[in-house]
Amino acid sequence: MPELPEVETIVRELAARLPGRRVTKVQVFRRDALGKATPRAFRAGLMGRTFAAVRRRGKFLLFDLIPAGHLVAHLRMTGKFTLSPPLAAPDPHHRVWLHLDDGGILVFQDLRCFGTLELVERLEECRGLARLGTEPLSPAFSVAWLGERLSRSRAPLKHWLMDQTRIAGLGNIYACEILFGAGLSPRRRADRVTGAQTGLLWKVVRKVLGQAIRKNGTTISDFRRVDEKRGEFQRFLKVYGREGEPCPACGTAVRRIRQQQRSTFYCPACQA
DNA sequence: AGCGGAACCTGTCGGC
DNA sequence: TGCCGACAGGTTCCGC
Repeated sequence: MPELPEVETIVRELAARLPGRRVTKVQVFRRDALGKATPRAFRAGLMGRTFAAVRRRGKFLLFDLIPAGHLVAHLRMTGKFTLSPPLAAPDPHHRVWLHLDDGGILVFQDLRCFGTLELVERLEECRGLARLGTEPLSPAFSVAWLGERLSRSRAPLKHWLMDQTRIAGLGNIYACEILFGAGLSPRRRADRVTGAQTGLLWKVVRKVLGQAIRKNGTTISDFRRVDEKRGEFQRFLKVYGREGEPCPACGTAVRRIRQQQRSTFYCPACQA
């Protein structure tokens, strides 16, 4: 479900409301979300701690705690965080409730139970985080960096863009949209992207992510913001989910293929 | 290095 | 109506 722009949207909304709130009670309705940790250890680690900040790294949400520790969350396909007034009973997909000292509840819900919540004392302990590559909106993501890394891989571009160890945060939707914007085939080998194309690809990565963040992400089926509102970027998708529809640039029917078990949408005329 | 396949789990949708 | 397969915004692990 959520890629970088959706996670960024959630993080900004939580960052506006969560810092300063203290955890007064922890309820775990389904322990899958906690990985190998026991609900007891999870509860003990969170009780009485105060949220200092909420940040994003790739598709991970990082909640910094006072006096120490971090809650590291990944929404995977269907995870959601919402801030709710007191509730009588959990909804069927609610997995964890963190009761706050203002009476509200930070709700973690996840239909498919792929999402994870991990409590660590130091961020270095988190394996998923350690593997992440460059943040595409940071200064470290430069045309030179991109060109150098592309030249070392023979992977198809779609696969290359979605590999979190290279660029952190792109998923299926934005990889498709970025390749369309750059006029590059999803099957093009990374090391066969020219210098000029690398410059354009770099620009498009930042442009597409920036626009998507401004539109509060993409809601295809069930992504929701902290207040349950939807993102708006789906109205601006050019190829994703549009198999058979005319390409907005040339009118050719958008095609769908499978790559790495995932659907890829592209215009066979505009993308080479 | 890179690919295909399966697994994690639940729900929806389209076809017959 | 009912069943069945395909598919879903992600990641990881295994074998070739």
